[in-house]
Amino acid sequence: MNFKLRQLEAFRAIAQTGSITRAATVLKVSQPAVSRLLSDFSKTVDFELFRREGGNLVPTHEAEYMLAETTRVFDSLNHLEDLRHGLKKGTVGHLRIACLPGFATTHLPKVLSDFLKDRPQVTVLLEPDRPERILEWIIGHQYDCGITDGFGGHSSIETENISIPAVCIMPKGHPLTQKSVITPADLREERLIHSRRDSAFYSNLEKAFTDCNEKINHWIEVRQFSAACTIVSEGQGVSIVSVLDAEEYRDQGVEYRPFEPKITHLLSLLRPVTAGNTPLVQDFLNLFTKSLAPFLAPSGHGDSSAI
Amino acid sequence: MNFKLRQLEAFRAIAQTGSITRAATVLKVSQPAVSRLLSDFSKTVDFELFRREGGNLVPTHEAEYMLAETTRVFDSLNHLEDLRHGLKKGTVGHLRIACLPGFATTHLPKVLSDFLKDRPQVTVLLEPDRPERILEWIIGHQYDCGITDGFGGHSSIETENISIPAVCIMPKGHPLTQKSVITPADLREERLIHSRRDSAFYSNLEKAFTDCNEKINHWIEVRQFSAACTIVSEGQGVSIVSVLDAEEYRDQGVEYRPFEPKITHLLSLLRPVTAGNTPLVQDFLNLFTKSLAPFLAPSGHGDSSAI
DNA sequence: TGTTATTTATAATATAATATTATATATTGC
DNA sequence: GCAATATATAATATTATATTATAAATAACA
Repeated sequence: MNFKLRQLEAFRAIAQTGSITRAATVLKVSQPAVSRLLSDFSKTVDFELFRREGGNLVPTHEAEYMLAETTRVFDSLNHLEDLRHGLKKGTVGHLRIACLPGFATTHLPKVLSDFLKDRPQVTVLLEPDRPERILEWIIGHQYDCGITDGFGGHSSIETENISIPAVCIMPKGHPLTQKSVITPADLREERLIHSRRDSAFYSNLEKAFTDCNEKINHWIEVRQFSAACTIVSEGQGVSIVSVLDAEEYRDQGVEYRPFEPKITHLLSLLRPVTAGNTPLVQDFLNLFTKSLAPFLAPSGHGDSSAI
Repeated sequence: MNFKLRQLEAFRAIAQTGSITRAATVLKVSQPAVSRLLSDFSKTVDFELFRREGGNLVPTHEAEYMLAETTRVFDSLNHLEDLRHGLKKGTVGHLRIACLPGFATTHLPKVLSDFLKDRPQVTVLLEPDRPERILEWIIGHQYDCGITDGFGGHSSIETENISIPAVCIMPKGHPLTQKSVITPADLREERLIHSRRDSAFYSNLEKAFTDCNEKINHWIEVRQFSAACTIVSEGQGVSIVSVLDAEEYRDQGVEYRPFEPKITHLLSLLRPVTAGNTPLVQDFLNLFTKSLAPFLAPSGHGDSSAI
């Protein structure tokens, strides 16, 4: 037994209009077409559907039951179409983001809450992990996009690299806050908190010092910028970190100033190369990129969101 | 935008089997047919539905959403088919019965409860009214069947007449209970409760007395047999009533005996002549007719359900 | 890597569903 | 019963869906 959608449409239209001719008008087809659809439908359901009453076709008792359920069929089809539309527009869906642990707490939460504000039917999974795992997961399609740093590229991953300026952070009221720009020479007597020596960012930092004929005054080595920020916020040491993290700690006892020579932290946005138009992912990455704009200006203290 | 059921079927089968070839096997069509269905469906939804992973087609994120809703479409179609089947078999539906007030409380309730026992998805509307109204309602399709008495027939009503034997009822322990058959002569000294003089049944009764050269000893005239039964159950008078009513009052202080010469009460089962196979109505009327069988035997005290 | 086996897409075409127009038949309203 | 209207049927066109045959793409593997 197999109902044809077209027959159900005709059945409904006839019941609603009370006549085959009027149903044909509603369905925008000829009267014989509807006559035929009803006749075929009648044959498959195998009981009387309408009786003549005055000039009208009145659904039988059985037909009334069928109509109620038929309505549900069309409702579910309409839902399907609404869903399709939402998915196409990116207003419905699920976004799986893999990121470095640092981003799970820094900057990204603000962007995400902004993103979800206009998208009540979108859900998000945010998974922080090590860079190598992020790559694996993107390639294996476990995640829709990734946020990592200094990524070299991969044939099945689409990458966008963004250079985030690094700044010097210091405890609030520290003597260095007198200066508007910090250089390696200024840090000669300061105990420096810096990233791990095997990181790309550390290489940049070391080169900056070397170029100025200065040497880093090693004190504490951390994996995440946020750790450096926390220590500085306790009033201990200074550090060179991404302006994103510096900004995050600005109202927690940390001040920051531009660092010269300019060095940057390379942020990488990743997504699988399949690139089947997934506007949800695209929209999110666009918003994320846009959110970085205020920090990319080579000058300024990054106080875009302050008084 | 118009989804084709066939495309949805193919979409689902591909998602379930992970391959177009296997989906074709499941759907029992050739592989190119499914390939084409998916291609067309893809075009209408306008985003990627599957990606290749190993040897398998894996639904995209968006496709997963679509699948969930697609399942609902098929569920509703299955419901519709189940409903159709139930309506066809008479296990689902609504039965509207119009009957004389007497039947609403006598005999019919037992039959109905029996009928509904096996049919949990059937509902009933029982409307007692005057005979003329019952006819109108049957003709106007407000009701699916009617139970009345002595109906002459009508071109748009299908009628089945059943003669129900009449019996003589008397209070428990009454001297007449000594007799195994009651005749008009036995009632010469008894105060008789009988139906209205304009009823067909009264004519039969009167003829029975006349044929025996007896006269009715008028006492009370009632509209319904049940009224006569009630009065007798209070210990007053005797009456000639349908065995159905007599049986109903058997455990309420009423006894009954066959009446000779035999007279009958003509019960009429009605339904609209449209006769679109409505098994629900047919089944009910069949059961009702069957329920009368024990009372139709010309002999016996009607004690089929007693010790 | 090539090479083979398997899967999917495309092309040409047949069949079934669904539409059309023209017209016969049934129903309704006097 | 007759005119007006509604529905069914017939002949036929169009579209959806199927087929077979075959090319192209992908996976499996020495």
